[in-house]
Amino acid sequence: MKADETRRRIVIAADRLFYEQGYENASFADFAQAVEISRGNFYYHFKTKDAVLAAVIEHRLDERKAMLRQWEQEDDNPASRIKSFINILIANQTKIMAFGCPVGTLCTELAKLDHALKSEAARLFTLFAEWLEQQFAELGCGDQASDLAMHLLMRSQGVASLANTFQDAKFVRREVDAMHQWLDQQTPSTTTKDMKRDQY
Amino acid sequence: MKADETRRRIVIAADRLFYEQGYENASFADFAQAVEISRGNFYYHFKTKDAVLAAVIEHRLDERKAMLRQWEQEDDNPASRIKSFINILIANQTKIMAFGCPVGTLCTELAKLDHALKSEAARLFTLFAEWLEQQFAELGCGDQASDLAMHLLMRSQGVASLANTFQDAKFVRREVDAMHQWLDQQTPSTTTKDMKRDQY
DNA sequence: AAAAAATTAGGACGTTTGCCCTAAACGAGA
DNA sequence: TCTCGTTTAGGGCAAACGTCCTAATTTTTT
Repeated sequence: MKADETRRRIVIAADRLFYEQGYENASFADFAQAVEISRGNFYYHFKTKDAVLAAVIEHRLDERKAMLRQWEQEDDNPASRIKSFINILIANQTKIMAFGCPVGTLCTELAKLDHALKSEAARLFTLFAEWLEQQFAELGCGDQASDLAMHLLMRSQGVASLANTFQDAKFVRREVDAMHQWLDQQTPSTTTKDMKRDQY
Repeated sequence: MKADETRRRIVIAADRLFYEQGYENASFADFAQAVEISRGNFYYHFKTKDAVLAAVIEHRLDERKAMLRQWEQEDDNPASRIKSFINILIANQTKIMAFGCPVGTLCTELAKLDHALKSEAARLFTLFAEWLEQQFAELGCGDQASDLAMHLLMRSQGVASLANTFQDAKFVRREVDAMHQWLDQQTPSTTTKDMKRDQY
């Protein structure tokens, strides 16, 4: 088999295993077994575990960027685009209830390990934050766009965390609905001076 | 030294190490070194790592219960009590930015490991959820009390998670303020039928 | 078909892990 | 002072970890 293809399969398998088992708890042996290659062969493609992690983060970044681009093409309304983001919580509900948010859990674990690549992983968050900020800006939220983006990111993280702990689908549904409602209130047309206090 | 005292010191050290390094990454050797006892002596007090974890969870539960009880004594106004909860994010800001939420990160890690004690750890969340629910009930939120409690818990988790990743004190400040504002809107007197849509 | 390059298999390295044992040191009561 | 239960020290276990090497095999090039 071509090296590129094997490498690609390793990255995909490692991506899944890092997500399901965590970085620390996923081992070379796990990767090799998942791709059905020998450990020695594995070493041919990746010299160190950190190199695997770097490749996985890169892969996740590419996937997310592609997803954001697709949302931009599917919908030219920034509010609808943001709703696509919110709905990830529903689309990936099963996995999130089982393993949490792939981005958040990775960043948290790397922070505890004080891992060299923790800032690389944080780029996954930054990617969403900046994209959301742009959508809010296009929505006309002006200098609040950045804060609103972080607020939404915060809520999706919180929901993912509690969904994971409590395995409560109704809770997820409720909070997703609330996020949609909240978003509807952020359109400048309805954000009168009096209602500003209700922005969160 | 008395066994009780040594055991207590082990639990406190393990509590800190589990928090700062994560469950998987904290080893017997780390505990023993932190308490300055030999590994053999350590084994005298705790046979398995799981036993240490169980003791740490129990210890954390006791601490949190004591904290909640103190808030109840300090303040007989349920809204003020809830504000005490929100302000943990400020009080523990430094640690949270470095290591995340002690409860949330533990639950997330144990979920990924599919650890036998993950439901025990979840009791830490349940403790806060039920306490918050009671405060909201006393506030007169009726059948919404439970949802509001989960919503607040969700937000504190989300803030802790992003605070950990982005190390942004201003973000924390902003979201804590928003949570206080949100809380003020949950008093039934201001929750007219028209404003119900703004509840989150 | 032969030679060269790319890919694979399998084992072995030194370390660290959680766990366990034995024997020595300690401390309180007889 | 002697005894006996409690606490400690230190070593050692098998397994798993990340890493590395060499030799065999497959694929590509000539």
